[in-house]
Amino acid sequence: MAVTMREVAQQAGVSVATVSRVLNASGPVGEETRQRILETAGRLRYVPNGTARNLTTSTTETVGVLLPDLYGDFYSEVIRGVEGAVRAARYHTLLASVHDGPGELVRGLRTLVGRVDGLVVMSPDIEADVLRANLPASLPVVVLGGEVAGHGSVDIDDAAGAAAMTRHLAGLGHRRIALVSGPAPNADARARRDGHRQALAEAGLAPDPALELAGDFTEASGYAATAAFLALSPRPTALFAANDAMAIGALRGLREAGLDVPGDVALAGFDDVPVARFVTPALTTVHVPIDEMGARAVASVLGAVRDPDSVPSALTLPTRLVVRESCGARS
Amino acid sequence: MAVTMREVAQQAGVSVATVSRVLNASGPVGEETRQRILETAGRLRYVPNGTARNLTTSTTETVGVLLPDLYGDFYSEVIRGVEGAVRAARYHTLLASVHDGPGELVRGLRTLVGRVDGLVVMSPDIEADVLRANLPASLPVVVLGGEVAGHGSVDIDDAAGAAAMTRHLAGLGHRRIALVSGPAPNADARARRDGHRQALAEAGLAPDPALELAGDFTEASGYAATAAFLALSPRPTALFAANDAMAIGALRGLREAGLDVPGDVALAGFDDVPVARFVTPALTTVHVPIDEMGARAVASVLGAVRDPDSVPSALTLPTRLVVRESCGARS
DNA sequence: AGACCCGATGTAATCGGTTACAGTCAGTGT
DNA sequence: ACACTGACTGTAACCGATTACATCGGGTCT
Repeated sequence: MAVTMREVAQQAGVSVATVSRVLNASGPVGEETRQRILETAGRLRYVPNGTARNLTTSTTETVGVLLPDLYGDFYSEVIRGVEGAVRAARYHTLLASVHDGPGELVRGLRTLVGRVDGLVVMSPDIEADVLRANLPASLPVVVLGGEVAGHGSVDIDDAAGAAAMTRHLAGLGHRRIALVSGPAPNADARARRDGHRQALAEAGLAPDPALELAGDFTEASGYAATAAFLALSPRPTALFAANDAMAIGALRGLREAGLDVPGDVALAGFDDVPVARFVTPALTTVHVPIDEMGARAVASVLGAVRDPDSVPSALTLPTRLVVRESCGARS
Repeated sequence: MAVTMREVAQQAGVSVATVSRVLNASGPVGEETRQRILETAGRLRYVPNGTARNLTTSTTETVGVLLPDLYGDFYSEVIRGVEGAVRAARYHTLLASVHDGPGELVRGLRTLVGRVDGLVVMSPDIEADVLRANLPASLPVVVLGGEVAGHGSVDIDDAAGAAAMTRHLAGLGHRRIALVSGPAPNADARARRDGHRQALAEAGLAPDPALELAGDFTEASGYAATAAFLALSPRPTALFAANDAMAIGALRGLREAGLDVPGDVALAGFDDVPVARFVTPALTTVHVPIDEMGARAVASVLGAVRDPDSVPSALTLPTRLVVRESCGARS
């Protein structure tokens, strides 16, 4: 249907090889011929077919990104980081997203194979076997937020970030610090909880299971957790939500209960999503360099693309404590 | 490098055609042979090459998205809308972003050609010729936020939205309403300004050029505009920023000048970005269904993919006034 | 003058699949 | 016994590019 190189060649009275040479400046061509071909291509509105080019050159100049779901600031941010790095390398981005279910992951992987030179995969629970079975061994893969044997990975130091926050709260004098944790199966949620516990121990505060409230990373669950929080006796003076969404939900819950933040309760989150600085009081949180994760993952993938023998690296990015108003440190 | 179908065929002692038939269930194959091929493919970790399949079937099941830049809530939101719709149709998304410069746009377009079945293009100023010259005539294209002859488009009704807001402010009793407008060349910015002017006229208020402050859609320019705003005499009682980013900048500026919002000045924005509901006071704004734009654009593209003879449609989505606290309507 | 080099161009193989067409073979109806 | 049918499988063309190799002609060097 679309115009092909063959048609251009015929119209210009030359062979396809010559046309190709002109278009890619890949060989000597007489100036007159060159002009004629260019003119013909323009007239016929010829645009080379990317797929065909990919096939012959067996390179796509594309990095595939597989994400579990596209909703939430988190994934937008990842995409931004990835796209920036990809574009800087003059590559392209092929995006695929999958929701729950093992079949979905496989489907997502397979649609990417052959169409990308490397892959950035982010999925709450990826197993090495699934990757192995559905990807050619030669395809560089970097896993985001988790480690998988044999592949590169970029992760954040959840435990250290959570520990820093808990240490900060303890340093402000809080002795009863409640935690709204994330969904149990989630690796990030577990690491944050562990970091929190460890910091408590270091501060000489006995971790108390009663102070660990259940949450699932949604704003609604943060709001719901305030009920449990208020039922605690004596009431903790600080509430640490394992992510910002839950912290914002909790903020609403606390406010509705007539409590002042940070006056009555110090509140902290985790992630530093964009809205964190805009809520009132501005949320003290742990900054997670999400876009940088994406960028690093891309760098790692492209490194492997260029040098297939390079050893996949496992990177752990540090987080940063962001003290704003909700914890009362500056009020 | 990767395992090909040919190798699987050899190992299984059959022809490539049979392998293809098994993998796609596209023809009768003996049960015993079938199992043998499946086993062999699994053992060799064969995964079909997407590019090659695309080439022969001349269909990619992919929708390309061309965006001007990936920063800002706006584009994230577009991507979300697009991805959701694309996934629902069991298609894939190929993302390309371009920054300024005509060469960039052309580059972006060309990387997509042949690799997608349809295209959603969003760029502040696209010209019909550029699209025509760099895309095969047969490729369905839908333009986002602007109209281009011969292509489908999805746009929002900027003028009506701005008019609604200005009408709302006038209805609250404001007689001097300042506008921080967007960059002059931007079509959205112009439409919003025009809607504003028209609503003023309808309300019997003479549009006053002195009340139109320059901005460029950035938060910084909104902040900067407050200086000009404060210099107006008599000071207007309402400030309408042509987008939320500028409104938030202005909010900061007004607060620093010791003015209360909405007590001293009613403030309104446009876009309803996610943070709009979280700033204090919550921002009154015009909701723009960004993700829906993306979804509609995809629907339009896929419609054209399925029926190449369908007439491209020009869709204009309505906006919705969102009254929160910053305009004083509810205080 | 003959060997040689180089620029300009064409021929054809190739990438990894899909698929139209053709062939084989066993079973069936007459 | 013969033509026919249909399930099963293979051969080879094709998708639209890239590119190794071959060809050809004129200019240069000795």
